[in-house]
Amino acid sequence: MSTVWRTLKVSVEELRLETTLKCGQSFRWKVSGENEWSCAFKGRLITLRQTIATDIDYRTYFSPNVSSSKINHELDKLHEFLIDYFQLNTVNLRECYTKWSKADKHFARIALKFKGIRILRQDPIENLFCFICSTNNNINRISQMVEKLCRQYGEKIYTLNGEDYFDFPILEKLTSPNVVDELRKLGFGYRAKYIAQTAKYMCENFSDGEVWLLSLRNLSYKEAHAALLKLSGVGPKVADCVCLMSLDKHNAIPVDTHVWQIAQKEYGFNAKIKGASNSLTTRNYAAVGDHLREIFGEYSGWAHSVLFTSDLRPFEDRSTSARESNSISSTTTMITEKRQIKISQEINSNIVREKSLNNNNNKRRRS
DNA sequence: CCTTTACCTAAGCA
DNA sequence: ATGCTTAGGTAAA
Repeated sequence: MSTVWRTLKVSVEELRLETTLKCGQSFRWKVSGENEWSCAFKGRLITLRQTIATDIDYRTYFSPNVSSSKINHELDKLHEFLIDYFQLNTVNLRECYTKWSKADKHFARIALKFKGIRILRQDPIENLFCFICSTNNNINRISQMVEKLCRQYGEKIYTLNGEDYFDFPILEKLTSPNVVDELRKLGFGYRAKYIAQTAKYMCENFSDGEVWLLSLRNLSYKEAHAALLKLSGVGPKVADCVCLMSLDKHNAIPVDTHVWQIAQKEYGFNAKIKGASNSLTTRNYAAVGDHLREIFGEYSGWAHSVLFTSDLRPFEDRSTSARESNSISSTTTMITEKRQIKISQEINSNIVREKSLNNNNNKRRRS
């Protein structure tokens, strides 16, 4: 194995990996080291790290006999991929945060604690099937299910530190007649059927299902959303996730239980004030989306994602003492996660120093 | 339109 | 320990 780090030259304000990779947009990035995440895409394992407040490094892995020109070429391609994946040339997040903070008090209140949360530009196939898995489910189990899906039907790409990394499977693999049974055995529950039916539908109705899905990028938000609703296991919320996270519909707003809670708590969507019923009906779903689009404008889906993340349990604004009393966890992965969050909080408040990464300073920090 | 119910499963909690 | 609830919803009635 030979590998070198390159730099992406992006500040934490533009992109903070800890939240962006782990806030439930993508379910395949794994913690592979201190402040470091890895994931396989299209035949290549990618590792990212965010060590100090100023930049992000990336690397990938080659067999020993690969020429340096080939390595350079691949790294150039990887750089392009990352720029596209994080939409770094398209969206200036700092400007967005400024605008959104002016437009909305609640956003302004959480903005400083949740900097650098970007919407990824994901592969639509991966995005679609992951969110079919997401229904009535939690992020932890979704990630486990996606891992199983990749292990079962995806190509093994690389082994890093004893951990195997798989590509997301190609669509054809999911059309095999025994997919339902296999996924059932793997614990997918009723989602097994949705996955099989959607894969089948896409392959039977279009000459190339993947190309068809990708082509929805060229349609309007409304058209793309309507097209997705025909897929089995895809309702309004999942369709909006796919629109926002892989089809370039920047003002698509998935209204899930979290967003509905936020809408009731922060934006007056409760039965008494707005005459809304207190459940997430079709009408309320549309009303919340319209309301947030009204406030945040062109990239309202991105703003929504910051609101959503601020409401997630692992990122909640809990006090240090609450967090520590909670950290009697026994598994190493959980300790890694918590350590990750702590380090990221330091990065986020710009107080990080090389030495503070290496000690176990538990002092209270304020931002 | 709105409301209700069933649907798989595993982790968290009492 | 066994039972109950919850977790990024969707489909059918």
